[in-house]
Amino acid sequence: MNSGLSMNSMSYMSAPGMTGTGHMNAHYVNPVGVNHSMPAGLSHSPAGAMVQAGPAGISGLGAALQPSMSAISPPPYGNMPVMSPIYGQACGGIRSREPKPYRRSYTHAKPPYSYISLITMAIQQSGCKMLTLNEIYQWITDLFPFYRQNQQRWQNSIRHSLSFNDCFIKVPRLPDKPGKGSFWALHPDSGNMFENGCYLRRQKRFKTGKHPGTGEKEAGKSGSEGGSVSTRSDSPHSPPSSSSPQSSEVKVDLKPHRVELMPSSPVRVPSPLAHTQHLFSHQPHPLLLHEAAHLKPDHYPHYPHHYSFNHPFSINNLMSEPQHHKLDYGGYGCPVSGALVAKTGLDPGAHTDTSYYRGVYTRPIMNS
DNA sequence: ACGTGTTTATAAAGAC
DNA sequence: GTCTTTATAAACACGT
Repeated sequence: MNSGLSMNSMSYMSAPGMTGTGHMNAHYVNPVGVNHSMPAGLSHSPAGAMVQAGPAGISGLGAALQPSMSAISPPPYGNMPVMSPIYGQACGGIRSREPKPYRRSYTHAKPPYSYISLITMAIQQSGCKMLTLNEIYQWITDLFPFYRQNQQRWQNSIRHSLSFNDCFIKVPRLPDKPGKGSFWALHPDSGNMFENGCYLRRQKRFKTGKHPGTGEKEAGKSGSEGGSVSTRSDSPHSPPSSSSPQSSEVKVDLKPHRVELMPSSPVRVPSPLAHTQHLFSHQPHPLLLHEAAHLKPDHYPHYPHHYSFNHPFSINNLMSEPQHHKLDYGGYGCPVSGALVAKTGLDPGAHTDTSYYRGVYTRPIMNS
């Protein structure tokens, strides 16, 4: 496998669309006029401040990233732009980018990432490590022009991926924070899905422990098996163990990938997740600082966020900002998005293209 | 009405 | 060749 490695040689790295400098110095623009309106959740987020922190926002973002993300190993595909704080309204990010004219006319080929990896990247780059569906859409469209087309098609796939894959967990909004849709986060134990560097296809699909016997897809996530990556025991083709009725006593939906936060009531922490608590202890997730206020972290101490894979091709590294670690991919330098620049006014050079895709690339190994 | 979320089905490609 | 993973489509339910 390691097909991912071969992606390093993807031609798009040196695609024509790339600026000579190999940096993200093209104005990022939103050709489709991505609606930057703030998703509901954000509006009440106190954080405008946080994002406004401009520079802080950047560094803050870095801080928000896993240590490993800042650590750095060269991103395989050129640096992926780091998500601007504007994403992740949950954290109070503000999204207000002035639309700039789209200047590129190059063809937008499909990025070499699976929807799952795109979702993972989006979530991981959000300060709170959780995004709403709409934010995920926006992150993707902002970064990959390709996805500015046929939105109905891929968005349906995104929704399907979120629901279907156990690696994504749904975090409900709090009553006092109305808005459409829940937040989506990564399952705490799904962190190494792309450890092998292949973003198109995981080695194994992350599956929460499922209890065949009980039919409970998840409670299983429990403990020991929690986060276990199992070869599909419940592939879409194989009959699900059954839709198990939720235990009436628990406040946490133990279904495979859904975590229900019941703000007002204590939740029973699924053991599988519980064992990850220590992770939170030494690196409080932004969510805990911001959204947390609403989500009551106390009730959800195990919130996902510890993706500490340092593999050179790990998704984290792919998203790492490190200009100083930039390799000669001839490509994307600073990941700091133009969006951020626009938003914070930090515009480093007035030439920042958040869009990863600035040229045509050919798919690596996996030819389609 | 529309967005979101779930589920089922099918096809294709990748991995073993 | 078989199994797994991903992509896509579509139907449906539900909430805003």
